[in-house]
Amino acid sequence: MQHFNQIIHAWYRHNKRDLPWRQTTDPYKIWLSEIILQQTRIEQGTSYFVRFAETFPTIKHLANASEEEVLKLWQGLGYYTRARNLHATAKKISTEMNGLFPNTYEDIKKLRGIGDYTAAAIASIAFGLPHAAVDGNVYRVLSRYFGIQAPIDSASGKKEFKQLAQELISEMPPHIHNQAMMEFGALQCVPAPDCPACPLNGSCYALTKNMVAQLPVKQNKPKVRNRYFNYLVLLTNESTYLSRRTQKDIWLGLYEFPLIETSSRSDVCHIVESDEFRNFVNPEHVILGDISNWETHPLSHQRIHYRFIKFAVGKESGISETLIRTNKKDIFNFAVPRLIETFINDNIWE
DNA sequence: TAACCGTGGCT
DNA sequence: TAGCCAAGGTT
Repeated sequence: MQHFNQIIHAWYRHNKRDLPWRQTTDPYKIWLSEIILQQTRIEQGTSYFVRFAETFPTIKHLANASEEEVLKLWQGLGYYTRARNLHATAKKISTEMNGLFPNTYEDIKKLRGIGDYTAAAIASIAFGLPHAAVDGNVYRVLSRYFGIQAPIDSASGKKEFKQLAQELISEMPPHIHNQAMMEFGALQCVPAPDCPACPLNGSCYALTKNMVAQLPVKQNKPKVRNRYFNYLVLLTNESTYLSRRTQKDIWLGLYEFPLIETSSRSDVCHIVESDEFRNFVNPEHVILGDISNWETHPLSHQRIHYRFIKFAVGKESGISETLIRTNKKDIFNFAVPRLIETFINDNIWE
């Protein structure tokens, strides 16, 4: 174990990346970076971190923002609950905790959006506390090097990895150790690794047993469900209409065009004749326009089949009060899912 | 516990 | 190409 730590530590000194959040120990910035990076690659999250840190330099700035503003800045990053929890927690710290970020593992973990990993990461990086941060990278490194075959998505497996990780941390400063482990997993011990180039290839269990591709073990394979979204693009000369997603579902809090969900790739006639359609507009006062092809937008647990159906509408079209009218320029101020953003960008709005 | 929550890059 | 999976958390 000492050999393992020495190699990892030395490797980290030579290979660590220069990342924006490594230039500070401000708990707020560390917290912000950890939330952004949950289930997110460094390359994808870095520019978001920079924009958030510039726009909201302190917890108070973030707390004073509107949720709309926070979601707009988060647009495109996915898992939007992270943004809503980040904002809600900033408000809580600002109003109920004297603006001070909690400084113990237990208190940090109580915050919304912060689980075992994130609490350990913040506790170690911002406060130097000896808590092992076990993320996807660490599971991969530990399972391979030490030959741990317990499933990483089971409660007992998580416990076993956490315990091993915690034993390892005692030999190095916690903030260095945790980041070294993660960086090693992110750059060297990747899913399809270059083992001949690995400094641990002389003592790695998985390599000697030819099990690199089998570790770590996962037991649950997510099931994907198909959904069919018909987006109604209601157009006047200068404006269109949006609705906000308020149900407990994907993209909660984001905006989109009025949506009619069907159980299959149904016919447009079926859409126009539906009660849902009648609730949005008066069918007798709209003119059917372009219909896009069906496209698919894969999510982690759903495959969204979607298309856009344009309608020319007028003042007598009976547009539902629940829809939000926006001129075509201001539509860019709304936080929207990726597939809506792509549609808007690809259709030139004058 | 198992299902759910986005997006993008890699193979 | 289709599947994997990434600085996970909540219900």
